[in-house]
Amino acid sequence: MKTIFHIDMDAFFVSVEELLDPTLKGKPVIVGGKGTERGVVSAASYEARKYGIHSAMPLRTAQQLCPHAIFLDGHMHLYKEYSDKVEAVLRTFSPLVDMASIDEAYMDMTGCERLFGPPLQAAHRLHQAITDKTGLNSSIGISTSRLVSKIASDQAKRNGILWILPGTEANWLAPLEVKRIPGVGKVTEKQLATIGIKRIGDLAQLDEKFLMDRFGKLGLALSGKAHGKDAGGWFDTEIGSNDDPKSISHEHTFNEDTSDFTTLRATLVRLCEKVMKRLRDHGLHARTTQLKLRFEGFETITRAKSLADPTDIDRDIVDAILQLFESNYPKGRKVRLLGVHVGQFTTTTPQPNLLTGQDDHKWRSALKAADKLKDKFGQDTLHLGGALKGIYKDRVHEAAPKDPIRKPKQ
DNA sequence: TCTGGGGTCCTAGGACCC
DNA sequence: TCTGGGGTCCTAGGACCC
Repeated sequence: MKTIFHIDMDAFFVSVEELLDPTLKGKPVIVGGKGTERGVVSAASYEARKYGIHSAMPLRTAQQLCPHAIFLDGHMHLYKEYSDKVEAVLRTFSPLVDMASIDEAYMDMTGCERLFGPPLQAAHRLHQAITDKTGLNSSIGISTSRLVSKIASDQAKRNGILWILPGTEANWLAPLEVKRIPGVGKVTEKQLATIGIKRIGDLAQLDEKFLMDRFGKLGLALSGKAHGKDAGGWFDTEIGSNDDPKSISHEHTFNEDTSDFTTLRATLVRLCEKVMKRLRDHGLHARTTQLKLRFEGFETITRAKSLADPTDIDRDIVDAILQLFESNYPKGRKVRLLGVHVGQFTTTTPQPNLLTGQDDHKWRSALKAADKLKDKFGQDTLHLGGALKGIYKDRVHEAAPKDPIRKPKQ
């Protein structure tokens, strides 16, 4: 029998902002951008939530609901620092830690009784340690599975601890709405509602085979989850086996839709550079690359291409992406968003290309030097020559200083 | 109320091979 | 000549999470 903790930071981004500026406390604060901009709410203070504001809501909507709210751009690097601090505290309690996102983690606390006492006592000590070391509030769920602990930490909000005793999981879950189950969103919730399933208890009554026939793999997982088990998907994976990413991507939404070819090309090059820098930081090579185009009106397409050999060199991906772009972009059509995505990773060093006789070695050492500069002075330090003209143009003609992709580093 | 950015996983069709 | 069935890779799209 395992003892799993799920730790979830309370209003994380907003709470970090309050540490920086204590006068924000008790006020309606929204992190995500200005209330007049394109974008959505990343985090809302509890005061702001009283107005019906929640994460993923368009900023413009939030501003209508609460015109006097304080809108902040946010400081991602700072949130990451605090996230690392939290992780460090967790690791003083158990080596088996999975950061599931920037503000939540799973811990395997099985067998830690001798060190920290029974689960509830250990949780209180952990909770206090997080507050002492970071000044931040959190909520903790405890149970025998990741799934139940996750739902429990949600019910424990805010700044609380909830322990679901072994053997009582299904009973405790039964009265909760199905949308409490991670993986059940709007669509699945609606589909379940059409067959009269509203609560987790209703789901638990259903035959596993029935759910499987109706919802495929998702149905099978749902059946297990309704009984409090880590059934299928990543819930089933061991805590502490956090490996390399499976994909890396960057995308950019323009503050105003544009059909300017130079701007579009330059943006793509810069997105490629950011993606490849991170790929090299992980020591990985990518085999597939994908272009994402979102047009005026939100219609979105993706176009992918698999390369003959995995690569970690900017030029290879830039070539592929620009080729995809030029053969799929209807000239003149207004673009809302561009995205670059790489996947199918390998860690092996690719063979030198004997057929074309090209020597990647020079490129690689040049990129290495460039990466070092970027680490020191920021991503905007260096760009492929071809992008420069476009970036320059972009800066001169568009007077939107907030576009994060061309926001100069301080 | 006009919809960010970074991810994961699943499905489904077509190509291609045996 | 009017057509099987499996396996795998590739691609496009979508649900979902924070």
